[in-house]
Amino acid sequence: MRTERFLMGRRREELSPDERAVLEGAMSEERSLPARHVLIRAGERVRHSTFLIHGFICRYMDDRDGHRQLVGIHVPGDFVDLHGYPMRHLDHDVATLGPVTVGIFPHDRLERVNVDWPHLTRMLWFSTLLDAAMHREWIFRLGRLGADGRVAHFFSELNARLELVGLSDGMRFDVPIVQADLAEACGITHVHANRVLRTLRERGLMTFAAGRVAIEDRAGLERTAEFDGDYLYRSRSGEAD
Amino acid sequence: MRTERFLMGRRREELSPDERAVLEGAMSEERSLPARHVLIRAGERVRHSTFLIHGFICRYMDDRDGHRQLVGIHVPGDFVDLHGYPMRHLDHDVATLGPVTVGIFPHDRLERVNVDWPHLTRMLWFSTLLDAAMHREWIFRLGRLGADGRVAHFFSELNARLELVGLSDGMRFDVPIVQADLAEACGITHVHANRVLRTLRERGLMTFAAGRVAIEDRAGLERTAEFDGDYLYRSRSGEAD
DNA sequence: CGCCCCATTGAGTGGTTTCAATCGCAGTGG
DNA sequence: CCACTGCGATTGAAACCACTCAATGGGGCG
Repeated sequence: MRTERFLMGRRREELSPDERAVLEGAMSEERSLPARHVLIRAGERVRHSTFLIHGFICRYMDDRDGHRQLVGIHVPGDFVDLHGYPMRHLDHDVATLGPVTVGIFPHDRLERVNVDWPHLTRMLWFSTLLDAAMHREWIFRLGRLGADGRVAHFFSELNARLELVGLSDGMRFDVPIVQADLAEACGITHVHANRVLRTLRERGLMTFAAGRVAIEDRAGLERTAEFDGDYLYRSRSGEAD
Repeated sequence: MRTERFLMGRRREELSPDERAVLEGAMSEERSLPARHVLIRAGERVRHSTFLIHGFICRYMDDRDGHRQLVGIHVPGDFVDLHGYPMRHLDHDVATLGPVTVGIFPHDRLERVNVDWPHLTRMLWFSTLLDAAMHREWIFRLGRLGADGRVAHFFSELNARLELVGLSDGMRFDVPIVQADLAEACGITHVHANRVLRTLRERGLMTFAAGRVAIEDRAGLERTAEFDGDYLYRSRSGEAD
């Protein structure tokens, strides 16, 4: 099952075995892509959606000077651009961070799911709304937090999300980004990102080096981030489903 | 038709007369609410969704000190919390700005739409994804623009959206907010919002006073905002459908 | 070895915040 | 009719956070 991690830790328990099989069957092929590879450009007509099996993918928009703003980051189990199915084209670019494996879901197959499987459709809809909830939290992060809080929030969210899909033990995980990517996600310069990381290290909250995050004081980090993971819509039971 | 403005200027032409009637029929009642009234608190179980017929509504989240961050603003024709249907509860509060009229859509009726009207369901899904696209643009606004650009962007977006539903002529419109609200949307202090408005006025771009926006130089304002309305997914034909 | 990417640090600048005070105006009650 | 009140708008001054510009160092790789 390539879609094993879909909605893992959220409400995947609501999917019947039939629905899970239908979803898996809607995937036409699997692809491997290298790091730093652009999958989709804003405005292109899209005819399939991309499910992330392994690796990390980001979405971003450029400003007038070509500076990037990340608007989302995806971890295994995420549908990266399912919104391309109802929307037909995207308002942002999509690119890999490290090397990835993705599943391709042609929109004509999703169309059949839409017609024949209303409940599964609602779960797919739900998954796109999770992205919207994370967008809102990013708005909060950028609008209300200082640089320390933003970076702490970024890593707190990533930790919680990776925990849901079994890729973080809650204290350490790998993510193939550099300080400049972090800066682009947090709306700060890469120079300042570096200083913030030092501050967080000196405060004994976390370290980040060579793509490896080690959280020393999760409660403290999440306090700095004003992080509350409710917006991730985790199922009551815990991380597994 | 209370839902007359739903998807107006976007892809409403795709809705058949039957579908429009079904949507209208899914509304159980109409309500009028006063200004500055909280409709929904984060975390509450929601059993209906709210369609905005007249007036303005905002969504927001509070930080630790109780300071607000607006994460969205809604204009007539918007489904304010349709995402509450697949999600069951919201991750943010919802409140009116000025006095409003809303339509109530019980989730059990939406459930019937979901099962029996797949294409209409996809259009409803699409409308929630428009919110997500606006969220992304707000992330860009906060992450990459300075205070002048953020305020210019806020008003440029509002102008474009109100134009789509016939509530702006492209140069002037009314919106029942004060400078403090603007500040909460743009992630700046209300003191600075005041200074930014003066700057925009002195540069001959726009004025805002007593809930009335007058755009003097739309191209200049949108340049300051780095605004490009493609993310609003306007239909090719223009504002009407 | 030399190059490039990434990380790191310093110094100076500037945009935004904070704190504080004032002003206009509309609503209220004496 | 007018003082009183409260909210929103406005302005000044000082402090601070983050940015810009600039330079250096480390590590991987051809």
